[in-house]
Amino acid sequence: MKTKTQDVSTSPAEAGIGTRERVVRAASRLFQRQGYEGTGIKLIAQEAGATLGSVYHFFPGGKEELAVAAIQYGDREFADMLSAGLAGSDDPADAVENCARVLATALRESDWADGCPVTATALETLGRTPPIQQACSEALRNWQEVLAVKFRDSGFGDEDAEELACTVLSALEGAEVSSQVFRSEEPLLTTGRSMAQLIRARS
Amino acid sequence: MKTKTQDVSTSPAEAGIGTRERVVRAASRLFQRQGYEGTGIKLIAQEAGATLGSVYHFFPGGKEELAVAAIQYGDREFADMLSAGLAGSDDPADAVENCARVLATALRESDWADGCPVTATALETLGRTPPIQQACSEALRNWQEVLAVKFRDSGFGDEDAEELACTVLSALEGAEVSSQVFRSEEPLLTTGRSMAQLIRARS
DNA sequence: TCCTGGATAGAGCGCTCGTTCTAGTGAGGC
DNA sequence: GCCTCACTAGAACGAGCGCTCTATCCAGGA
Repeated sequence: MKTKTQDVSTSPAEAGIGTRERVVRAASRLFQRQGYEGTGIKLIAQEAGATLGSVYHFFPGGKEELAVAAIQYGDREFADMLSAGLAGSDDPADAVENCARVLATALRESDWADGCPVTATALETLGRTPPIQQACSEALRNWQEVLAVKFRDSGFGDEDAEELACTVLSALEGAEVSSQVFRSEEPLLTTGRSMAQLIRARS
Repeated sequence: MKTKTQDVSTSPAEAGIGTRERVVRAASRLFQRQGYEGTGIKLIAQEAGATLGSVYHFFPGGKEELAVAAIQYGDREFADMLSAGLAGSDDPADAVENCARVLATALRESDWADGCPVTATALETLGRTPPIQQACSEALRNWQEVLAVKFRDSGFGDEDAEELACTVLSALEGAEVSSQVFRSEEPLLTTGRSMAQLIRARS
């Protein structure tokens, strides 16, 4: 018999965390790495150290409801990563370049597996699963706002800040995909440097 | 009985095209729109006006071999789109901005469905299906080279041209995803303008 | 002590997946 | 006329999918 109310077979870092939270985290990472369609619910349950019954207990809406929760979790996680990277410097150009470095390092350390937590799922479900698409949309909007705040705080006007945030987010997202495909930090680092130059050119 | 050697049920534009080519085109479009895992071979055959037997006749390696061919087809298709956009102007900054406009228009006209033909498949199969990942890698490299040639021809040094090409491709790829998720041309257009400014700042 | 209800557990359902297999068709060489 | 072989056609298979269902467990209230 297994231990009751808690499974020890999960990673040590996640001991003591509630089942629902473990399921969401496992789902987020798996969707990030192998997409929505490519990830089975049984695998998610297994990775979370939970059973199928528990998953459907917490997410009666099934895979779709679980995906929305996973995207929202990835949203917060990635926003924290951006904030941490941006906090590295007061100068917005340096901050963005540092941000790219942070993303590149995290990507390499995960053996190029953990890129943006929503891109894969977003592209697979575009126009076919409205709740998921909306969660992805809110995530992108959220990250863009994190960047825009930094630019406004650095003295940029509202419009400039918004445009820069849109450009920088797109560039970082695209560079992350390139880095994953090429298995190299170079696209992210190069893009980070270019974005820093663009920001200085607008100051 | 169906007509022999050719099926009329396909789109008129594809009448007279060989079965293999029709299958590759259908696969490319479906992978682009709903990803690798989310697309079944039976659906591909149906969309191509072919039968399962024909698909496995031309692609004995199954779904994986078909995906490689589809990625390579998308590679050429997207490279042509980039070239056409870049040909709009001799000035590299204007050319890139025009490129973004072309991509935005095509995206809107497909109701935000037809984005980059490899991103979705690339992210789903990363590190798990080497042949597909390599095809994706070659596609990105190819597109970057299309941009680099334009920049070199415009007077940029080899290193500058390569860095700019890397940045612009990443930015356009990321902006295309944003435009699809937001269902708006704005991310692509804004990113195009920013890239033009970056290129001018480097001239 | 018994009851209640949130949480756990996993067998089993219908279905679709990728793939295999055999049968059949017809244009072109002899 | 007939043989050959590239190609078409689709039934069938095992595996795995998302999901449902019933049974069980156990902490806390009465």
